Amino acid sequence: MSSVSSQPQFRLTQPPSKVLHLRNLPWECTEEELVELGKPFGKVVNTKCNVGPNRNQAFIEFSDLNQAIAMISYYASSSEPAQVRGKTVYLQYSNRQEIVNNKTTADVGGNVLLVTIEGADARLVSIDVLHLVFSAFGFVHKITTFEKTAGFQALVQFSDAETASSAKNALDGRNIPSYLLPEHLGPCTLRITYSAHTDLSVKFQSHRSRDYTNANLPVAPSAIDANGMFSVGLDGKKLEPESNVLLASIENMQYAVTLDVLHMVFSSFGPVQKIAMFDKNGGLQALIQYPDVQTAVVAKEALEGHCIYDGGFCKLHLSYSRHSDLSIKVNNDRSRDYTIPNTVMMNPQPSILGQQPVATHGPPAHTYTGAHFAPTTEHHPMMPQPSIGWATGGPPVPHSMPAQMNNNPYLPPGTMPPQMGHGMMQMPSHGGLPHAPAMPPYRPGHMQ
DNA sequence: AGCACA
Repeated sequence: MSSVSSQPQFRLTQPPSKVLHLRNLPWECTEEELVELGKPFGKVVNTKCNVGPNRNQAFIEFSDLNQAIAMISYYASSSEPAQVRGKTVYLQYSNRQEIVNNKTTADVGGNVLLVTIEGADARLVSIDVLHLVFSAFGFVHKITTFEKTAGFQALVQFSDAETASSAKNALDGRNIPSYLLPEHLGPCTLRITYSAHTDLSVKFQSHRSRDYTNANLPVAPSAIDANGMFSVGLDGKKLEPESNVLLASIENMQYAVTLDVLHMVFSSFGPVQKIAMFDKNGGLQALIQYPDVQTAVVAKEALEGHCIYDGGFCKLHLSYSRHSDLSIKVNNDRSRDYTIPNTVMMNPQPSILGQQPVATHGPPAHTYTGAHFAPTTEHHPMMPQPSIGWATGGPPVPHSMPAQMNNNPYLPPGTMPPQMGHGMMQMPSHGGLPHAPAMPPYRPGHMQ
């Protein structure tokens, strides 16, 4: 390849073009200012600002070549230089004949975001965590994930461009909160652009793609095991069948973990229907029942391996129980059925299951829509939702857990939905945390 | 103060 010498970048006389190149523009010069500058000479049909390494160059395109010539000619002989905000700008014919791509997909947003997850462990970020993160901004319709040379990417579909835009603005360049990730994962940074898609095609619910608008969508054959359960993880490894009931075992239990503590912790992700605590192998275990599998999945994703209290105390290990409906015979300090109205603490309920009232006031066994984590979560009267953050042992606070995803970790304090403004939760009516360390007031989560 | 975007 011989060097190209016939196209010097700068020459004294350039062939006229209806596109003018402007330089030495003030910081963040707007399109409007460019239009104002060119308007006296003709019709400005296109502009492009913030061009060049210093973002202080721009182009304006006239509808007609003569208009561009008029502008150049005027300032060539004018005693007053062209100015924007009092700053002299230099103009000349551009070496191109038209402005291209002034409005690209990077500028005009749609309702679908292209998300690149960066980081050594990016591929280990589950679609459920992504769903959790993006649901903080509105109902997520669909998510697809895929591997490209750019790395691990996802398309996230919202209802509208406004919601997508708010998510992009809040999340672009941020890390996924570490408390949403398995403990051993390194930081995972989100890079977000707009996708040209408007409606993703999701054929199956799988570990790679989800359609949250269609509960009846078949589960991908590859993700179904012999029991018909959803059982394949992101990397294809077998998982235990998902269940609406979680089995929690608590390691390093330096503090008493009460029923109320568990209820508060697990209520952050959706209504807790029942809890049963018992001792096993010298440690404490608990079964926590949600109305649906999806809520349990989200809770497990978020809580697995995390400690209820700072300092490594009361570390939670979660697995899916084989149960789907716990039989709570007695409501006491070890077990409770929260779906029974008018439960009085410590008052044993009749042990005859058939006498338990139908939970017409209890949480509906709704299908998972993601709405639990949308900013406008409905609070069920029977299920007071804690609004404090994760309990910590007091300052210093290395990290906090989400009480619920309404506590949008990406929003600065003061922008929380009004119901999030209270520092402390409304405790369930049946008591506080007699044996637990003091609960600090809610702190909005933070990104590292 | 000196030419974008894919």
